[in-house]
Amino acid sequence: MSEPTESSDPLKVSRFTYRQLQGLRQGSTTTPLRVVAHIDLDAFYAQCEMVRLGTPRDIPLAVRQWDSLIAINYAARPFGINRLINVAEARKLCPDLVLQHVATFREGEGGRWAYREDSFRNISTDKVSLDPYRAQSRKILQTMKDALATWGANNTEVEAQNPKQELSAVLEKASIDEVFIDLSPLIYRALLQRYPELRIATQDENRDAELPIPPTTALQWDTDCLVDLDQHETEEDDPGWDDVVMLIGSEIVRSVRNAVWEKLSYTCSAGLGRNKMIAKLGSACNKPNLQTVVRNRAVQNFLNGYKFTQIRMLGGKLGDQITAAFGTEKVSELLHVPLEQLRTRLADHTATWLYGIIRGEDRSEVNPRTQIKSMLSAKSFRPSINSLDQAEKWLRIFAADIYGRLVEDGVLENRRRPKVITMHYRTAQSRSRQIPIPGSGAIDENLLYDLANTLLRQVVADGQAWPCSNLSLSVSSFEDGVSNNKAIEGFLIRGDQAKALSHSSRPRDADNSPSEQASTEKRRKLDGDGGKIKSFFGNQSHLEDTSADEPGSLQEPVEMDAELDGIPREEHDDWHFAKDLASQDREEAKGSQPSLPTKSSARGTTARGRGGRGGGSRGKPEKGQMRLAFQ
DNA sequence: CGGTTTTCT
DNA sequence: GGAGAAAACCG
Repeated sequence: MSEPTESSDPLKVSRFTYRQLQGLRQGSTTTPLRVVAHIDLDAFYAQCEMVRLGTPRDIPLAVRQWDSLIAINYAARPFGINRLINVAEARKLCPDLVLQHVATFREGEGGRWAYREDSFRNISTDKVSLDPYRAQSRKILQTMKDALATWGANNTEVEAQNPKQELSAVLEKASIDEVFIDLSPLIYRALLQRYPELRIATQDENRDAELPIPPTTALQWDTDCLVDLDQHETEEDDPGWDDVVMLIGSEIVRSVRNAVWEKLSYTCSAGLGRNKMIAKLGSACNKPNLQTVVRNRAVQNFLNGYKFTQIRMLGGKLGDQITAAFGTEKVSELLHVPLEQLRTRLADHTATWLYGIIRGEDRSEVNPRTQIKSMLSAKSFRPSINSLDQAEKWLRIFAADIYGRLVEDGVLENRRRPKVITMHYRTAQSRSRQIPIPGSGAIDENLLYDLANTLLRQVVADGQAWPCSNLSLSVSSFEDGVSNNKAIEGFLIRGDQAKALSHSSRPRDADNSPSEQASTEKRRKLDGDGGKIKSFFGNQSHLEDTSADEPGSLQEPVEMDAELDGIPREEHDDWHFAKDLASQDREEAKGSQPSLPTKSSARGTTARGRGGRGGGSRGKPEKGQMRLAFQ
């Protein structure tokens, strides 16, 4: 491989092996051919409002929360508008700025949020609702999933050869407007399709043999932004397979972004690289509406341009500590510090992690997680509130808010339910209290309110209660449920068969508002709203319907004596059983190690005593939540 | 279980 | 800088 021969020389081999190629199938976190993408919606809340209002892209717009700005679109940025300034200053800088206040809940109106003309004058009675953005986020996520599922679907030849492989991309929702995607399996499939020479010799004996070299001398990077190569690397060198996989990844990401634009009118930016850290940094490089590719040969050059404090996890205390210890914030300078020296000033795994991370190494996996792990509803009081009475009013709103979100999440259908409810309470100092949510019976607004009230009493009883400057309620420790017998069967069937089933027994998505099922709303034309406003106001309410089980919401019934009010006992047990099986299923697949900079990562799995009966779910060493067969 | 840190809009 | 939110970590 050291000869200066022509690229098509059949004697020349790649520096990559079949083993590394195979790594793509299972989502190995160490193969140099891995490709991870990070996709980030541009100024997300601002775009949501632009879409909702039909505001053209070149009109400056900002999203307002009381007197502050929480999102600024790209048209407004040249005016010098940023998050730090207030509304008056923003108007001064840009008189034509469209200022849209976030939707709010209002005291006495239960769980119904609305966009109101006067919300910014009602900070004392209103509470911010981010529901509209969550709803958009769900739609975008679904669109991305669909795009990934259909990418290259016209050719199933390779799948036929590998009936056991799923070969689909893993998508992790990282926040309301960001996803990570491990494109490796999809790219593996494409590679075998496009380069039949890679198919041969996959017998186990040959795993460490080198691959043939790619049959190309130049790659067409389309509209991608390429990060410059490292010193001593040159564009004249023929591309390696690690370049080819990036190109394919880039093609996939472009099609995903295009789907989001065509179907929903949102632009996003993306980064592609060999791991999550690189991808994440990359996506922020060229905004808005562009994608950045960091090839392996460009990684060090790329990182050298950064302060390490901009790398995930190094933005806070840890970053400061490192800066202080080594007298620099620059990646390029920290690079000269040998590992042993890092060890003298930092905890052991922190040092190891840091050493790798500034060299572009990150083996954290993309978790197949698209669902939220906790829900919180909060309010800061200025001025502070001073009575139990006032606090209870907010609890009503919090309970309604969270209940509405639980409904979206599928509590009614028993798909998921939280096990714990927590209250945070701030006076001079802050306190919190949590209690279990009873595992039997339906969760409704009143139950949440009653539990919250119990917590409030506790918290008020055990310290200086007033004045209170901040109050919040959250639910967490979600447990997966199953909505019907079909789904449980789905659990019991393993491997290949489960896959076949998984597509057919898809239980309605609560992702979309019931109103817009076959949303064939394409062709947004910069102005004029093509029914977007309607679709935006999808759900809401679940307000004073504490009595009814709104039968209408269960269209496409889940064939089983619908139990809207709790799971019958025996069934509940079945459900735990199915859960454990699913757990086992997942374990066999992976040998994962997140490798994060922790002080002492003695991963809990603390088999909590928990005297009660409900907590029976025996040791489940799951980190990212498990995926239901139908999800 | 309760507090803290980090990240994001 | 503040408000609201979510996740992960720590002891």
